[in-house]
Amino acid sequence: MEKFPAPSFYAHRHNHNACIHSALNKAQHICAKKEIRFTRIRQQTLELIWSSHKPILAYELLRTLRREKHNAEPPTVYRALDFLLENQLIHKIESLNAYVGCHFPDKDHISQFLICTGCHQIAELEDANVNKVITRQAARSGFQVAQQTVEIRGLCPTCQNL
Amino acid sequence: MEKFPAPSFYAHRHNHNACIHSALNKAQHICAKKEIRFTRIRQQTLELIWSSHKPILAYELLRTLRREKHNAEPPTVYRALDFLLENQLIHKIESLNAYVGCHFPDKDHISQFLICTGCHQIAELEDANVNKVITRQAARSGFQVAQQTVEIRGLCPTCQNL
DNA sequence: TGACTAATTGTTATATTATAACATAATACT
DNA sequence: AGTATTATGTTATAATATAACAATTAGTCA
Ligand SMILES: [Zn+2]
Ligand SMILES: [Zn+2]
Ligand SMILES: [Zn+2]
Ligand SMILES: [Zn+2]
Repeated sequence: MEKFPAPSFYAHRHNHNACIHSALNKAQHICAKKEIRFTRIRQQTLELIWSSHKPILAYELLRTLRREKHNAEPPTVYRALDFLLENQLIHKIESLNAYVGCHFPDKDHISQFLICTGCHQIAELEDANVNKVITRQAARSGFQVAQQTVEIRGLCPTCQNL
Repeated sequence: MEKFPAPSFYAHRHNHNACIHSALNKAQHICAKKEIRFTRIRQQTLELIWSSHKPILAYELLRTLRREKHNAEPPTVYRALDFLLENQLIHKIESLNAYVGCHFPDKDHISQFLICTGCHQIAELEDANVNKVITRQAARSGFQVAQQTVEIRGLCPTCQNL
């Protein structure tokens, strides 16, 4: 495997419009395939979540959504979030009560999050080793793993040099 | 290492008073050593948190605390929680917004939590392998780890057989 | 097409989790 | 005792999330 920083931490220099469009396109296809409805509100919400690689709070989302959709209320946002979460188009960062776009929406996966406390950006890893060790060590306690929350705080490559 | 379930999952059959007293005693000593004040409110709060191996919500804590302390208000609880968290006497389970007693308060440690979705009990692991793999895989992205949240949901040995 | 059904969104209210701000009290230090 | 520091009391409010029911929209099919 390559030893370059995960793509997300290139965010300073990359063409982020490509990220957004790619995410929306993938979502479009996934929903079509699953025959579920990727409505306007859901699209707008996903697009806002992808507006950066930083996790976004539900009420930030609401404030922004209201610029286009004057009558938006909390349930509007939470329903869209629920839909996007259920379909693995986004993830919730539990330790921040915030939401980020999923980098592998077309793939069943177990991910880990690197959260930079410098620039507040997030990278999503999908590391088989981490998953394997967790599952194995839990099994040593006789525990059967169903789901994992792995959120790692620290400094991204860029922020280490600041 | 032994391959028995972690102590916490013995909760059905164990002498839980021993857990409570041990936790309070350790806390007492740790606070004395650090020359920080283990006040009545902090003791009561820690004792309530240790009343089971299930994570407890801040407002549950408040309701219970009020039985002894009629004028308790949210800041009372949150201040006690802050103190206990800062001194590693308890942990917050981020995915539940709930709090559990720490099993290794006298030791600097990085822990992982096994959360049983059957009986809602929690076990705290302090597994060097998990920590090591996470740190190593993060480093492959150039990421410097400062802190970890690892919360694993699934079924404990007992609940697998129900 | 138009009636029927299911899914989505609108709307109001409220529950739950957590903190701000300032007053008072208890403790530690000289 | 007098002062500084830490802890607690008290009131208000911020931030996160859901319940409940009404209205609308989209899909189904006679
Ligand atoms: Zn991007
Ligand atoms: Zn950074
Ligand atoms: Zn611990
Ligand atoms: Zn169990």
